Amino acid sequence: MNYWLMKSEPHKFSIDDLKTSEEQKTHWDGVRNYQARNFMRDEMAKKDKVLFYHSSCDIPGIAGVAEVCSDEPLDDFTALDKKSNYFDPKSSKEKNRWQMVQIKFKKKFKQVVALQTLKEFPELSEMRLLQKGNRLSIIPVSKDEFEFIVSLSK
DNA sequence: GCCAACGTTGGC
DNA sequence: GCCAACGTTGGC
Repeated sequence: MNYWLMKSEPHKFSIDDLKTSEEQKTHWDGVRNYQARNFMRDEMAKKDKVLFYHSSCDIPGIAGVAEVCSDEPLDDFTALDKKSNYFDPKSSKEKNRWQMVQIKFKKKFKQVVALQTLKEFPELSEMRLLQKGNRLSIIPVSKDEFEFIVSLSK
């Protein structure tokens, strides 16, 4: 079992949007970074836990928990859609460069655990999220970090 | 809106 | 394979 953090801009797709989605599930489409894609394609597995992170908003931080619910990596169909912002001319139906997973809502924190709060705890000082220059939209998290952050939300 | 820290592209 | 130019991310 692995643990992850996935970033989303809440004005585009928030934890509430996930909660109210059909079956409380969503495809994580639109990732166009190879490292992030490799995590989804090669390392994420069903039942992995996900911290749902809100970025580029008033209070950036962790808004809740989700879980990987797809059995296999899925081709990202938005790469083939000419009308999509995520269209990739180098991808085709036969050979799509981009894969994604599906995630399912687990819970919404009563209060967002703010980025600012995360920075206060020495327990989390090694978190990749908090390292300088980090821009990845999908980031591995350790079990200890995951559980510590969930405990902060209570 | 600024800007640091990347990642990507493409000419050479 | 190098690297300059450009685009993007995301906190502030």
